Amino acid sequence: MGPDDDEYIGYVLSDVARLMRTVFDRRVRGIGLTRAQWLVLTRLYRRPGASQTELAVMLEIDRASAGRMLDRMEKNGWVERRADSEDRRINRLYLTDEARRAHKEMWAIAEATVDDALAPLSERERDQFTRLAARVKGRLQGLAGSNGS
Amino acid sequence: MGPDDDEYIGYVLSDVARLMRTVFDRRVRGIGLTRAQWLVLTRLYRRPGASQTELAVMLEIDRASAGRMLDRMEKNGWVERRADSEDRRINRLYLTDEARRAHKEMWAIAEATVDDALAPLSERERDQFTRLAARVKGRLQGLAGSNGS
DNA sequence: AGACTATTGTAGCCTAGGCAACAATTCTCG
DNA sequence: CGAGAATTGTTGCCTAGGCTACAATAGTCT
Repeated sequence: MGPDDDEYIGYVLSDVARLMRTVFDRRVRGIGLTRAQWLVLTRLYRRPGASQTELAVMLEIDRASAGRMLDRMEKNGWVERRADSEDRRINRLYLTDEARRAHKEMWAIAEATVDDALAPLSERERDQFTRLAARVKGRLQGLAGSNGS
Repeated sequence: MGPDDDEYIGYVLSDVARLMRTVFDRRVRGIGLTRAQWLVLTRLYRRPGASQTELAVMLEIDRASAGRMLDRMEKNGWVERRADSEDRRINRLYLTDEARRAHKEMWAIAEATVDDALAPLSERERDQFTRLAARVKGRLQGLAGSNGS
């Protein structure tokens, strides 16, 4: 068993993530938000007034990527950039009312999608799966943190 | 427990996939191939002479995306497009010698990366994890197949 | 104060993927 | 045979992410 095998765990995991994304994206098409943008909402919903850098850290993406995402979302009326009163470098981020409404809708769809995906597992297997995945994630964070050069 | 929770399985799974990708990408930087391009190699290695559409199906990506990927890889000397002798619409794809060499190298790195990621799990847990993930994948393929409109 | 240093957001250039439309070609079936 | 349907690969336009370099601003330390 190696990367040449279709059942290789490395493939399966990335397939699971990709398929989850695909299914979710298809279900929310029509709301006007993409999945990536919805992730922005989930963060700003909990932490209104965050800066762009803070948002990028929360999403674990590049500052530049986050900035461009915000360009799109601002243009489409989901997000507001307000100048910080003390530090002129900083943009404070806030959701529009419409964004807060959409957030709820996407949330429900996300839950339903994950439920559907895990449907073939029993309650107990679901827990197992979640715990195993969390441990793998922890390990990977360690590997990613200590830069792998 | 819902999408608002950081330990939500939906987040964890996409995190695992993303981190695995990040770690792997960092480790192979310098070979001159990206992870996505290496995936192309893995397929053409097993199925030389495939058409672009066949490759796209194997990778489960768009025909257009595959075509552009091949543009880059051809330009960089990893892949050759040869005209099919019977059907003038078709390009048959072949790896260059250099690509076959790089394939081996990336393969080893991929195996090591996955091994590292799964290091915190016991042999038995690894099997469990793999099997559970495969079942979830199967379910998602069902959901993705029957288009979710 | 003034000179470094650090942080913030942006712009440029890159890979990667999706969808829709299109020309070239091939297939099918009347 | 020939007209319409299907397939193949490409192009255009979109989102999304990474890395580097940069100007503006803020912080630090002599």
